[in-house]
Amino acid sequence: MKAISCIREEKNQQKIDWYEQLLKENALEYNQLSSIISLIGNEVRLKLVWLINNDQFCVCDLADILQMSVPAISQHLRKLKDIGIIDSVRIKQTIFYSITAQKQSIVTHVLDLISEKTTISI
Amino acid sequence: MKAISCIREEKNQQKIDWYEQLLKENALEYNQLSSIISLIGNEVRLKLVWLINNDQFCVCDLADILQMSVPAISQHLRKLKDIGIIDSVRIKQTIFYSITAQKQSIVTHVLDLISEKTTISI
DNA sequence: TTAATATTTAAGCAAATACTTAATTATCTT
DNA sequence: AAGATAATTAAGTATTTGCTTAAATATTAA
Repeated sequence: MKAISCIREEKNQQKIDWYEQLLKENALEYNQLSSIISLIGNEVRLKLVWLINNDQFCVCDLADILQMSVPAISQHLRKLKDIGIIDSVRIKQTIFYSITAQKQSIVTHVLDLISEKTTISI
Repeated sequence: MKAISCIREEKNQQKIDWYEQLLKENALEYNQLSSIISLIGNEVRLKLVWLINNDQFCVCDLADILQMSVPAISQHLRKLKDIGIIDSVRIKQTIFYSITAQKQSIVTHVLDLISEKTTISI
């Protein structure tokens, strides 16, 4: 789909090339960040991340809290784990989840938006 | 899917009820925030929001920059507009987009994550 | 080792998503 | 009014997503 879409007088090809270049330089960042954001953007996973960030739960706790099936929750947790947002530790038969140190920062930033929701307009 | 999923000794029903209640009290916030986050979480729309936050573009500019078709971009812009993230103004035949004042805060917060990407680990 | 519990994984399916191409709308210029 | 340009909207389709149910895995305890 290589353009030819703009033929207007005011078209600023230099500006277009500049921004195209800028985005390409940060292609990896946009790709990774959008993966994480879209993953957290799911309402169920947003709640899961908030819960796990606040306390320690097993899958069945989370299923009870969100009133969803255990496999459904487990599959959401898998996605969060695959992308490195959460980690798990087994204690006997029970597996508990936590936010990884690596992703704690972005998680905190995103969750801050929830508390801001009461003060700023989202 | 109303539970019966936890039958373990350690199950803390009070804790489960507490968090279930907390989430229900903020149901609207989670719903709205996840809508916005998942929308921005799309890689193309993340770039569009970043671009529009930085400069003034028409649809064909954006299509050129992202090397996508004009209708594809237009449909992304529609979604961003529907949820109130961007607004548009027509100047002659050309329509320009901008971040709405109402959503500027959340947009800034999300875009900050991109710049942090270079300093913190996302 | 056998039964029970906690969790995950797999298979299947309905709904949502993001493109494509074609048609439509709106504006400008002559 | 007619032709050209900018953008949107619509219809169609392939892919992705998020659940369901059923089966598999792992651990514990008798």
